[in-house]
Amino acid sequence: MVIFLKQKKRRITLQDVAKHAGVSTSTASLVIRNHPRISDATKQKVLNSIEELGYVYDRVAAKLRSQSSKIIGVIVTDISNKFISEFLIGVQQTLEKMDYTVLLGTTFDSVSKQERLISTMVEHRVDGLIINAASKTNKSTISQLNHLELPVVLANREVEHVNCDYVGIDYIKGTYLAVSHLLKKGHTRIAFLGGIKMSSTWKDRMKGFQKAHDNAGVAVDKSLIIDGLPTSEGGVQTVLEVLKNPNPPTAIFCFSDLVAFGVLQGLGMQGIIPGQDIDIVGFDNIPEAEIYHPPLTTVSSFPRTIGIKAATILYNKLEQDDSIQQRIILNPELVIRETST
Amino acid sequence: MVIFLKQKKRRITLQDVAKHAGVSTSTASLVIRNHPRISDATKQKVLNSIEELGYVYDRVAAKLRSQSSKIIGVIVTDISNKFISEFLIGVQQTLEKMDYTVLLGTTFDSVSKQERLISTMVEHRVDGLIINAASKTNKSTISQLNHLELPVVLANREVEHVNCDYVGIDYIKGTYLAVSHLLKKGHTRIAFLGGIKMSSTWKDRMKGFQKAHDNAGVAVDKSLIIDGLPTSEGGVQTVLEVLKNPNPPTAIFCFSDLVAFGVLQGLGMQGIIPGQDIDIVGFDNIPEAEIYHPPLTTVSSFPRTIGIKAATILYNKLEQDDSIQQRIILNPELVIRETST
DNA sequence: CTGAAAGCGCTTACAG
DNA sequence: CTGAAAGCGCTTACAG
Repeated sequence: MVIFLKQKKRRITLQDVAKHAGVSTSTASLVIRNHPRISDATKQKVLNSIEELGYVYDRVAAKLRSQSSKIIGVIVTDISNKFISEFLIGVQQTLEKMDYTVLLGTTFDSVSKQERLISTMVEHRVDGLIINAASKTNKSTISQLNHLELPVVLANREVEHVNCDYVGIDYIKGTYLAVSHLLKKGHTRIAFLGGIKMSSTWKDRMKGFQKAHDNAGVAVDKSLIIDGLPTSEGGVQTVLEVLKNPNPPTAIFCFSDLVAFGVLQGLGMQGIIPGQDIDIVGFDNIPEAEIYHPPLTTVSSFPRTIGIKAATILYNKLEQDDSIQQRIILNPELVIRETST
Repeated sequence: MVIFLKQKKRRITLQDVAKHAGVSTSTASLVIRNHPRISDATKQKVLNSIEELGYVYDRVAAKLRSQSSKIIGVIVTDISNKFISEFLIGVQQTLEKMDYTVLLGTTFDSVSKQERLISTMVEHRVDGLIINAASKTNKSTISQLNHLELPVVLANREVEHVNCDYVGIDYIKGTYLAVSHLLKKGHTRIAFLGGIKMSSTWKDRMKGFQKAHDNAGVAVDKSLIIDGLPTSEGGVQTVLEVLKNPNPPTAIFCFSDLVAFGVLQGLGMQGIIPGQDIDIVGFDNIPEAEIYHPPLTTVSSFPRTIGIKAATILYNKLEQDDSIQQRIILNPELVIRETST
């Protein structure tokens, strides 16, 4: 009697399949990977055996041998932020088509968490990384990856003085568009609320803010610039603070739509009506901006497209040895709605 | 002269570390995994060598040998949905603490995409799966995983007639609370808008909807029940349709907050003022519900807690062989705001 | 507490 | 177009 009881099920391997189909293991391996060199008859035999034995391909063994994991690490600051989740959808949809899977990490803007996530992902032998870097990311974090010769694409936030592909939008231009729109409407006291001063995304917006003012011959009042969390809480806090100014602003440029929602809430608490008493512009054009009441004037930043581009660049680096470094900067668009008509 | 040029860098292995430290490979392996059996002196020697050689642990090799990947597959319907992204944060934070990493897949509610994602994840030898199943998920999808003896936890949506751990909230009770609140206010014509009829989440809400009516002795008018996409677009569509009813509703229960935002938008288009002309209740209590204008009455569904619980159950199944099947149903809470005061 | 050896399940040259 | 054999870098019994 053969003893089956309690015997741990042995995994069906490619060898079993090959034996069952009456071919060599290497042939079976080629069939699995759809190699053109195999005759249709052989292919069919192997596929039948796979079906019959219930064989499950083992990518772990494959990646140990072939040194390619078909996994891409994606590190973001916060998935509950709509801009980021839209970006992630773009990344995922693109990679999926190319048979890559996403290993996800969230840093909540913590540099130490980011370091830990990156090393875990390297240990898992990801084929490449797409990083939406934390605000205070050190350039050494990225240069270490370059040293390991691991392809990396930065997205949304640039890390200064670093040698790396990058996809993002032109925050300077976007802010310039938004602030110029307010200046054209006759505003001369425009606040800039929310966002973290250390981040490249804040600095870029500041440049656009300044440039629009310079162009219009209007001086920037530094007391109207208050940084804070890039969330709706940050919006509430900063707007309440700026309203205490003896000479308060007549318009507000917000770091993001999320911040703008907080700003609108803060204004509501003070009985100030946006679009009437004060003009508000956001940044990102997340779907909620349109259905918010009142609908928010904002700058479109196409996060999904950024995700698609980032994934495509990485893919080209992996499969086509496309080593030319790229910097793709998408053009933003101003969308005028009721908060600043 | 030694030829270094163009020579592909050989990977530093644990053997190199062991040789460098003057110990055996097995000892080095134990040091890496923090085995208590190793003396402090030996440990220090090995750690120094790791540092010096710049050794990177290879989890791929480790998992081929040890049959444990330290990767959990997480499959969700849509990360850009706030409920889902909050859920994911809960899952991620919990797993990360336990040294597991998340392989992410998004189905967009497509069953075939879900099937493909699951098999890719199985090929990557995930240690377990957390699945926020697509609406029309077939029970065979889950039973196949049970057959592979892969631990699975379902979250948010139950798959009928299936043998599996589950974490979700009590949608029946949540809807009962919301609809009873409207009935107590004297409404007798309450619409139920949005959500897909096939899904367990819709069916449960329907049960709660019916039960609240039965309790109040009010008949349900089927012409006020219109299903649709669980998005704000779905909300706009279904509210415009229900308003065409010769005898329109005086209150609306929405499948989710997202649907409610669409409903509010649709009402705005018709000049109907929520909280005044008509009462609205949502479901989920996403952060935007509070800062929306007007703030939305809704049911709190604690997605982050669901994520934490799901990850914890899975962890216990993996590490403690905790094979008792669990069904955790969280209690929802009604949050009354301006759309129904 | 440590060492020598086998093996996880593939892919990859190489030879035919 | 196919086969036999080595090897990816770990962990795991087993022996000491």
